[in-house]
Amino acid sequence: MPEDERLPQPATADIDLVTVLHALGDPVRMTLLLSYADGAEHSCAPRDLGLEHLHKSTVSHHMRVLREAGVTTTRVAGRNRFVSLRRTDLDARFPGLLDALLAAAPAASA
Amino acid sequence: MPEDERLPQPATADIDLVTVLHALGDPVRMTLLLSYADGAEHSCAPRDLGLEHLHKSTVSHHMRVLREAGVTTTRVAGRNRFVSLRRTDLDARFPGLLDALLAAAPAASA
DNA sequence: CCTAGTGTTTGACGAGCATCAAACTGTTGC
DNA sequence: GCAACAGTTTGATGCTCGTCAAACACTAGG
Repeated sequence: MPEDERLPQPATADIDLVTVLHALGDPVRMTLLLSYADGAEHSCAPRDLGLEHLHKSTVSHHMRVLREAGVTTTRVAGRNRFVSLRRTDLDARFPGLLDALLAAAPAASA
Repeated sequence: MPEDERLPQPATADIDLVTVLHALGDPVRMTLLLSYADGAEHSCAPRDLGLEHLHKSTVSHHMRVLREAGVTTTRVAGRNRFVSLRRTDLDARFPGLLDALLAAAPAASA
């Protein structure tokens, strides 16, 4: 058991701003971003993400969009996948953007 | 000649983050944002915006999306419309977001 | 007036997207 | 092995979006 695999994701230098904004320009994926903002790893279960109303395949689709945009990373461990924010990579590529988004998002829904 | 009219736009408090990100999650509208980043007013002519390849009705559509999202404001003066960034409003609603976006966008296309 | 200029609106079309359901892959544990 | 589990993939459906073209509205200048 060397180390867990990761699902394919763009290199930090290849993260595209418009693609990231497009990925976050959806209420479900913004909800996911806020869930991931704690820096921890999260499973893909809709009930763990406040998305009980969505089918698991729909959630899987949204997580794929976030991962392919470079927003999240997915670690494969057995039959579970653990998703987390690529905070370091995003901060390096777009300094201040993630902080501004995370500060703005709760205010927007309040 | 009292004062020029403005096209309808959301109040500052009604600007929605996801709507803004959705508006900016398109390459054409990101180009427009960068044009507007100088703080000046711009006409709607595609050739003034580096969008010669697009039909004027398409540009008009994109500018409507930006205005309805709360990103820009449009002043009507005679047969011209002058579009500019709502920088003060955006900074008040989402502090740091616009600065981060404008800093990130050129780096992304470089 | 009449014409030219600036920009919007409408209609149409193709592409993409969000969603669900069902089938499928791989894993854990009995 | 086998059944339960976690998540993905595929197919289908309806909706949204980006684009163009043509028609329209309004203004400015002769």
